[in-house]
Formats: sequence, structure tokens, C-alpha cells
Amino acid sequence: MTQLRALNQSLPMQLLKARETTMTQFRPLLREHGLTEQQWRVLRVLAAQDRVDASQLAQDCVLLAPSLTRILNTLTAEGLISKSPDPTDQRRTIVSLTAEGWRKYRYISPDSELTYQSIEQRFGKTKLRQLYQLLDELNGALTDR
Amino acid sequence: MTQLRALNQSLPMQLLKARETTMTQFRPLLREHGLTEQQWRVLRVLAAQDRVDASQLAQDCVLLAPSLTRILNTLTAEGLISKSPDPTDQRRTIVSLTAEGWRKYRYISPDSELTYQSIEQRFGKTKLRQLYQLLDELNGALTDR
DNA sequence: GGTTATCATTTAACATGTTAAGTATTAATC
DNA sequence: GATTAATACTTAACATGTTAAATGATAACC
Repeated sequence: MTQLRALNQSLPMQLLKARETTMTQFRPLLREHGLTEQQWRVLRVLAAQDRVDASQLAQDCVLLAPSLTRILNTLTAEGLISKSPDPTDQRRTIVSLTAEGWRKYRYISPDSELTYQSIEQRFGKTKLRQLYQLLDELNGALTDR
Repeated sequence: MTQLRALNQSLPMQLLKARETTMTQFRPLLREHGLTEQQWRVLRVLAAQDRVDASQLAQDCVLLAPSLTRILNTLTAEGLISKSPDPTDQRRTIVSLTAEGWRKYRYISPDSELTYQSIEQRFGKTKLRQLYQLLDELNGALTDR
């Protein structure tokens, strides 16, 4: 396995490089709309399941709590999301898209779809599926359940 | 493929999550030795090929030039690396490990190896190889050569 | 039911990510 | 060979990553 690593570099670095390559496809689109990669992740997750508490949102977006706090502040200031306290548990904050947030999401979403389809077409649907499967298994293997 | 994405989230996020899971294995070790993930990457690349110019180093470490500049400043201040101008091209900076840098690398390296082996054992050598292969193909497919 | 532990979020501090602009050096063009 | 373009690196500014600590609210325990 030392050999395996020597040839292809370390697993974290390979994953990083792949992620970098993938994000390169999306960055021009996001920059065009004045969104960071993380802000777009938040909008997408919220669009898929409106009204989520911050902890769940952080988990779904793969963001640490302090990062999410700042991102939500920014998105609130831009009028794209709104925060409200959970009536059941005053510790929790519930986040949802505003009308403007929905508008922005729907405006960007189609181009984002096209980018995905381009990736799928160039890489191949079968390989993409295999990759998803392996990444999922990796997460399972390294996460002590 | 919309379905594929809906089930498993987006490719960038899956890659991010996998990377996060993987790095979780290494973080305690690095923190114990007062190194960031990126600083350790630099040390490892330098240990593998002493005397590299900054551009090559940035590429091998998957770091952007501005990040590398700051990291090299830190590592220089800590006495782990040294920078010298390339006599052939005054624009270039050549980086190499100091004796202390080598010492630190050799000191941490064995535990890093153990972590890798643990990952390989838990995930499986075959799957790991498949994953490397797919990531490599993904990079190839999305990089316009 | 008052105390203590746990949880959700925020704040702080420092390192890195990202883009744009600046600086110095080399290469290219005429 | 002087001018221009390209290259390597740095600086600046702002967003995010990462850890530790703080704050406020709920849960657990006695």
C-alpha cells in the first residue's frame, strides 16, 4: 500500500484534487451570481427541505457550526434566508429561504443542472455511479457506527 | 441522473464528505504535533523530492500560490524549511527541508503510515485501488488536455 | 426543585481558500 | 536592444476552516 500511495499520492490529496477539479466546473457560474460555493450549498439544501434547524443544515452542507453562523449572517443580510427560533426548543434556530432566496435558487438552478449533466456525460454515468458507491462505502467504513 | 444526485447529494459534496471523513483520521495526529493539514502536506512533498520550486510545490500540494506563500512563511519561521532563489531564474524560489524539518517529518511519518494502513484495512485494498482509479479518471475526464 | 450536565449556537483567534492587483524577472517581438 | 508580453511570486481583502471558549437553554440527576 505504500506503493499504491507513492504512485497516486495520498487519499486525502486525491480526494482534494478531484473535488478541486469538480468545483472548477461550477466556480464560473457561482461567481457570475455572486455566491460562494458554501452559500450555494446552503441555498440548495434549503430548497430541498425548507425549514431546517441550523445543526441539521450544517450536517447536510458539510459545514462546521462557526462557518455556518457567518454564512447565515451573510445570507440574511442579503435577504436570501430568514432565521426564526424553534418554539419547541429555544436553543435551536430554524432556517428557511425567503421569496428572494427561492427566486435566486430557481434562477441559478438550471445552469447548475447543465453543469452536472456535462460532468456526467464526460465522466460516464456508470463510472459516476461507481464513484458514488465507493465514496459512500468509504464513509461507512471509516465512520464508527 | 437527477435521481442519482438526489439520492447521494452532489458530487462535490460527496467528495467533500469523503475527504472530511478521511481527514478526521489524521487530524488528532497532526494537532498533537502542532501542524495543520496543509503544513504536513508541504513537509511530505518536500521529503519526497527535496529542492522543489514554489510553483511545483503548490501544484503537488494542491495549494493556491497565495496560501503557499503564507504557509512557507510560517514553516520558515518555525525553522522547518528554507527558501533560496533559483540561480537560473531569479523569479523562482527553491524550497527544501531543514535538518529540523527532516527530523520532524521522520518523527511523525510512522504514525501517519499507521493511519493509512488502518484506512486501507478498514476500507479494503481492492476498493481503495478502485477509488484511486476512478478519481484519476474523473480528473482526466474533466481536465481539458 | 435546585444543581449539574448536556446541547445548540455564537464569538474569538488564527490558518487557509479565493480572487484581484502589484512587483520583479525573464521571454518574445520588432 | 528597447518595448511589450508572459511568468513567478507576493500582497491585499474578504470568506471559510478549525479549535477553544462563551452563552443561553434544556435535560438529567439527586
